[in-house]
Amino acid sequence: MTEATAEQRRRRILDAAVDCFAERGLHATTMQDICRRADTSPGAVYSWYPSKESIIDAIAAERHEHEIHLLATALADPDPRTALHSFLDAYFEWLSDPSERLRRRVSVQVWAESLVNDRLQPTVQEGIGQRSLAWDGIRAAQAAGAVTTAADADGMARLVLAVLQGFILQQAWEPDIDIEGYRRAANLVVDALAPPPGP
Amino acid sequence: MTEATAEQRRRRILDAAVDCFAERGLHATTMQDICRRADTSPGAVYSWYPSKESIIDAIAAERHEHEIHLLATALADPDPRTALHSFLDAYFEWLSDPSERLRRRVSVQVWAESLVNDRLQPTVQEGIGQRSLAWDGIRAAQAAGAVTTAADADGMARLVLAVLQGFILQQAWEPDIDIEGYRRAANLVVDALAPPPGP
Amino acid sequence: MTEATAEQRRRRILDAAVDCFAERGLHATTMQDICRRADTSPGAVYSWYPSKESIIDAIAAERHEHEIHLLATALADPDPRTALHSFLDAYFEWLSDPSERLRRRVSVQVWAESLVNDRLQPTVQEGIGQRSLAWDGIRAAQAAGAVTTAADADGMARLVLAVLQGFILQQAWEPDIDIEGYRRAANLVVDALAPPPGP
Amino acid sequence: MTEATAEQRRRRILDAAVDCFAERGLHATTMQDICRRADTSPGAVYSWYPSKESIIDAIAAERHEHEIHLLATALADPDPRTALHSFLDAYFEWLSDPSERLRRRVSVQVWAESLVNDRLQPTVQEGIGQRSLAWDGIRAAQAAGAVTTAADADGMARLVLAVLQGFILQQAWEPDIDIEGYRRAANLVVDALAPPPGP
DNA sequence: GATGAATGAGACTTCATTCAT
DNA sequence: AATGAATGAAGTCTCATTCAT
Repeated sequence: MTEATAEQRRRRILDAAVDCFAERGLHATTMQDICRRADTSPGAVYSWYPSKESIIDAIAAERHEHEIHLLATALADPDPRTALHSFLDAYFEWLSDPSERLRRRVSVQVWAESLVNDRLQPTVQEGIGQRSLAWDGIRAAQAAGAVTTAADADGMARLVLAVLQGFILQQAWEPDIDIEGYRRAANLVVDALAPPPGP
Repeated sequence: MTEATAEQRRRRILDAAVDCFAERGLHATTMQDICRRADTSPGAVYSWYPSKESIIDAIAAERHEHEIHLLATALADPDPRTALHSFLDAYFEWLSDPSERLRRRVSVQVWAESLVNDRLQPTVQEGIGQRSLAWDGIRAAQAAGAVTTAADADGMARLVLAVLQGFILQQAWEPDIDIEGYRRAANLVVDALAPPPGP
Repeated sequence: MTEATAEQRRRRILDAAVDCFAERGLHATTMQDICRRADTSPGAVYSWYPSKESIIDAIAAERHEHEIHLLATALADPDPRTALHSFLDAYFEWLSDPSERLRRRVSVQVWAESLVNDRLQPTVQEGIGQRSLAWDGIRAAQAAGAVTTAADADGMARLVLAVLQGFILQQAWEPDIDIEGYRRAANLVVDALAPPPGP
Repeated sequence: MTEATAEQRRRRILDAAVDCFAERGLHATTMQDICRRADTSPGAVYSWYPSKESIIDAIAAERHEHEIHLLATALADPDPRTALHSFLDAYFEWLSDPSERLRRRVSVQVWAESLVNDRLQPTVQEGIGQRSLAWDGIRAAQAAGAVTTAADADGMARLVLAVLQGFILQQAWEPDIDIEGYRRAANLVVDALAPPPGP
C-alpha cells in the first residue's frame, strides 16, 4: 500500500470524523457513526487510528498546524506596519471559507475538551504558541513605532486572538453571521493598535 | 420542606456539579461524581433535577442570567458615552473574581455543548440576547455621537462580546493570565470605538 | 446493606462464575453468561467485582485459601508419622466431594492462566506456599525418623503435591474416575516415603 | 511445491505458535502474533491451517504422539521389571530438555482447553490412551511378580502419569525447579510399586 | 501461493436512571 | 424525602477470518 493510498484512507476517516463531530459533538459521536460516514468498518478505522481519542488529536493537530501557518505567514511580512493587517486578512479569508465551517465548529469542541484533557493541552493551548508568535510580531511593530505602546504586547496579542476566537464561537452559533460587518469592526481594533500611516 | 431548604438543596447540587464539570468536563462527569461531591445520593439529586441534562441547563441558565444582568446594568447608564466602559469594568470585575473561575471553565464547555444540543441553544446563544442588548446600547451611543459609525453597531457589539469570550477561553487555558494587561488592551478597543470625551 | 447480604451477592456471582468457567472455560465465558447464571445484570456484577479478571482472582484466592487450610490443618498433627497420611486423607475427602467438582475443573484452567498472567502467579503458584508447608512437614518427619532420607524433602514435597495435582487433572478429564483405586495407589507412595510404624 | 517445503512451512508456523502460546497463552495469542513470529502473513498461515483452532489441534496432536511414543518405547522393554524405570528415565530426559520447555508450558494450556473443548478431548485426554498403555504394562509386570498387587493396575497407572503431569505443571511454574531431586523422589515411588530385584 | 487491508460480530465495561426500602 | 443497589442499553475496541491484488 502506497503512502498516497494510506493518506487517502486517513483523510477519509478524518473528514468523516469532522462531519460527525460537528454534527453531534465529540462525545455523542460514536465510532460507528464515523465508520458509517467514512463508509468503512471499525477494524479499518482502528488500523489507522488506535483510538477515538487519537482521531480527535489528529484533527486538533491539523487545525493547530493550520493556524500556526496562517500566523507565521502573515508575520513573515517584512513591514511590521502591515503584518497585523495581513494576518487578519488571511484569517478572515479562512473564516469566510464555507467548506471549513464544520472544522471551525469542531474547534470549539476541542477547546472545551482541552480544558479537561491533558492530552490536548500541548496542541490546543499552543494557541499559546500562536500568541507568542503574535507577541513577537507586535513587539517588533512597537519597536518600529507601528504599534501603540499604550498597552503591552502580551495583552494586545491576546486581544487579537480573542477577537478571532470569539468570532469563531459566534459564527459556530450563527452560521449566517455577517462576516464583513465583523471584519470592519475588527479592523477598527487593529487600526487602534496599529494606526495606519497618516497622510 | 420550606422553599429555603429546597433552594439550599438545589444550590448544593449545582455547586457540586460545577466543580465536577470544571474538573472533568460535562461528559466525563458522572452523576455519581456529582452525588459524591454534593454528599448526597442519586435519588436525592433526581428529586430536584430530572436528568443530568437539566443540571447542565440550570447551570447554563444561571450563567446566562448573570451575563444579561451585567449588561443590562451597564447599559442602564444614562450616558451612552460611558455605558460601554461601565460594562467592561463590571465584566472584568467578574473575570477577576477567583471564586467564579470554575464557573467560567464550565461556560466554555457549555458553549461547545450548545453547538450540538438544540436544548441549550436558546439559553446559551442568547448571547444573541446579549448582543441585541449591546447592539441597542451601541446604536444609542452612535446616535449620541459617542461611538464611531465607521462600523455598524452589530459588528461592534459582536466585537465587544468576542473580546470577552476570547478572554474567558484564554483564562480557562491559563489561569494565571495577566488580567490587567488584557484589560488595558481591551480598553484601547473600546476607546477606538467610543473615544473618551476630549478636553 | 448488611455485610451478610453483600457476602451473599458475592457468593452468588462467584458460584455462577464457577459454573460458567467450568463449563465453557475462562475465556469463552462472557460476563453476560455469568450475569445470566447469577440472574443479575452486568452493572450489579461490576458493583461487586471491578472486572472479569477480578472474579477469576477471587475464585483462585478462595481455592488457594482452601488448600492452604487443608495442608496446615493436616500438618498441625503433632505426630510427624501420621501427618502426611492425615493430609492425604483430608485432600481425598475433598476430591471425593462431588459438589466441588466444578471448582476443581476451574482450578485446572486457573493453572493454565497463571502461566501467562503475572497477576495470578502469587496466588496460584503459591502452591509454592503449599510446597513450603509440605516441605516443613516432611523435614520434621525426616528428623523424627518417620520419613526416608533417600530423597530430599523438597523433591518429596513436590511429589506429594504432584500426585494430587495430576489427579485433579485426570478427574477433570474423567469425572467417573475411580477415586478409591487411585487413593490406594497414592497411599503406597506415602507408605514408601513414610513407612507406617512396624510391629 | 514439494512436500518438504510444505512441511517446512507448517513447521515454521507451528513453532511460532508454540512460542506465542507459551508466552501469552492460547487465547491471548492472536493470529497476527503468530504471523509476526513466523514472519509470514495471515493468508499464508490460513493456506496451511484452516483456523487457529486447527493450529492448537496440531500442536496437541504432535505432543500426544510424542508421549505415546515415549510410553510405547519404554513398554517395549521385554523385562517388565525394568519397563517402568525405562519409561521414567525417558520421560525425565524429555523433561530435562530445555528446548522443549515452551512445549511443556503449552501442554498445560492445552490441558485446560481440552476441558472445555470437545474437539481436543480425543487427542489430549487420550492421556487415556497413555494410561491404557501404562495399564497394560503394569498388569504385565504384576503378572510377572515385578509390581505389587497392593493396588490395582489402573490406579497405579494413573499415579505414575500424575507424578509426571504434576511435575510438568510445577516446572512450568518454576522453570528452575530441581529436576534431579524430583526424579529421586519419583524413583522412590516406582521402587515402591516395582521393587528392584533384591540381591 | 502469498499478501495484508478490510470485515464485522461480539467482548468488556460504564453510567444515567429507577424504585424498593 | 432520601437511599443506593440494581438495571440494561450502548460505547469502545479486538481479532479470527476473507479475498482482491
